[in-house]
Amino acid sequence: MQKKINIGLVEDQLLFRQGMKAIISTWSDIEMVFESADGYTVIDKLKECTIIPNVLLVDLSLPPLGKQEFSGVQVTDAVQQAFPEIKILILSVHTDENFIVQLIEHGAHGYLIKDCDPQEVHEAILSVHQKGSYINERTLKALHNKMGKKEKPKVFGTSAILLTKREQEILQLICQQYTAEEIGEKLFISAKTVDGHRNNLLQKTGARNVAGLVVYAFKNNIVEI
Amino acid sequence: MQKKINIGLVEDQLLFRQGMKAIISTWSDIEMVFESADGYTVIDKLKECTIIPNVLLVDLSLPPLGKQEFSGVQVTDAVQQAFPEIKILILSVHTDENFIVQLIEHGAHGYLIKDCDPQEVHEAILSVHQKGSYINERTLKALHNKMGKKEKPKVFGTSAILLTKREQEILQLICQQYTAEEIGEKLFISAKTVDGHRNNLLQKTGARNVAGLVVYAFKNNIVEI
DNA sequence: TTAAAAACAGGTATTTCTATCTGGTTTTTC
DNA sequence: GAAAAACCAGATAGAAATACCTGTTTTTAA
Repeated sequence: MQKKINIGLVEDQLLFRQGMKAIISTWSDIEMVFESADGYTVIDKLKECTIIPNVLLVDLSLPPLGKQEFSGVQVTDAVQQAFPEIKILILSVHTDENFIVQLIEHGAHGYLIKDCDPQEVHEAILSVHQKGSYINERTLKALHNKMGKKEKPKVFGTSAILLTKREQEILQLICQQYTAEEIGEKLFISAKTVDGHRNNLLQKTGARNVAGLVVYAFKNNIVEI
Repeated sequence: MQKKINIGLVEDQLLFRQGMKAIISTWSDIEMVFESADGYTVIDKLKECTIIPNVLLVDLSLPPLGKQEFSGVQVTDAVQQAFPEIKILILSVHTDENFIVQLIEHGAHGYLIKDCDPQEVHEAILSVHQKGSYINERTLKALHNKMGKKEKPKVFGTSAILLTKREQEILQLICQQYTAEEIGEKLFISAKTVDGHRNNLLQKTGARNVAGLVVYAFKNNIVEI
């Protein structure tokens, strides 16, 4: 008899999580050994885990505004860095090509749209575990479309962009149109410090200016639309 | 023995739908007799249905951009009109109070946030069916808060028409992190002219700075994510 | 065909942002 | 307990954005 594939589920919606558990429980070759409701504590939880999952299903839902949570992108980054042996399978409602490509570039091993057949999830898990990746027709098309176009793999693909909580906080306030001085007042720090954080943000994200920062925030779900 | 409660599920995400089915199948007093992947055909399907569900679980997910699909609100309206005897229980990821109030005002009988316990769904179905409504603490609070207040703020999406083509063009370039000078070079106009357009944009959108302009552009789909 | 709106262009002044330094303190991590 | 990372804060300087003006030309629409 073959060994079961151990999987984990990172999903903030309890209902969906429970539903997925119910579906997964019907698959005899897969066992769920880990679950997390938010991305922020995933790494910590994984470290305490006795059975490290082979595959991690990560939901890409938007985190509630104001809370300093990791987005799906950042979870991918963080898990990849801490547990490079874990394969990451993204579950998302986004059909947007930019989104898909971005995730794949960030090291995700597969991308599934939530509006898919449970059987496809099963296949994807097997494929990711055995072959190391799962690229379906839709994802492949997205990759092809985007690969031919632009050049910039630069900061995205290589270095893990992990914004600190403070940086995310300041980025959110920047998106709310506050100036450095105002942000300083809000956070009880010097405007100069805010300047410093913003410069780090520009550095980390590769943005040229605040416009770029806001775009980054949207694309990485650090702020809600 | 008591009669089972017949319920229907309107949910575009197949995975979630399957998961919910799995959860519902464990409840002996509830039977799923109807399901639909989109709101557009719900009414037609219901008319062909031999067993009309007592309760309809309606997902409030955002329809894909560009497609003119029914939203949860519109499904609520339509079902209420065609089948006034059906109780409607909304399932949503939105915790925003405006959203909740809007749905209740449109005739929904209950509102559940997706991040809730399956047991709560069970209770809600029973409550909606027996008592005609299910208002939990959170929903009630939202109702109270909003009842005393004013009308909702502005609705996005329509105001984009106020921008001229040139302004939209410049807004897009701003989102692409170009400076006024660079935009001027691209469009073969003076940087000063770009300044003027940008000032008009700030004026029209009510933004304070480029960050606000980018946020506006995203919210009004002037740029893609 | 006018009148209005949009697009164009410039001046001046101020504020904010961006780049590059420096160095200190606190917190996290091993 | 030491090292690393994050956080804090300042100086300086230049680039860019913002605010408030002034116009002219072109396009659009009544």
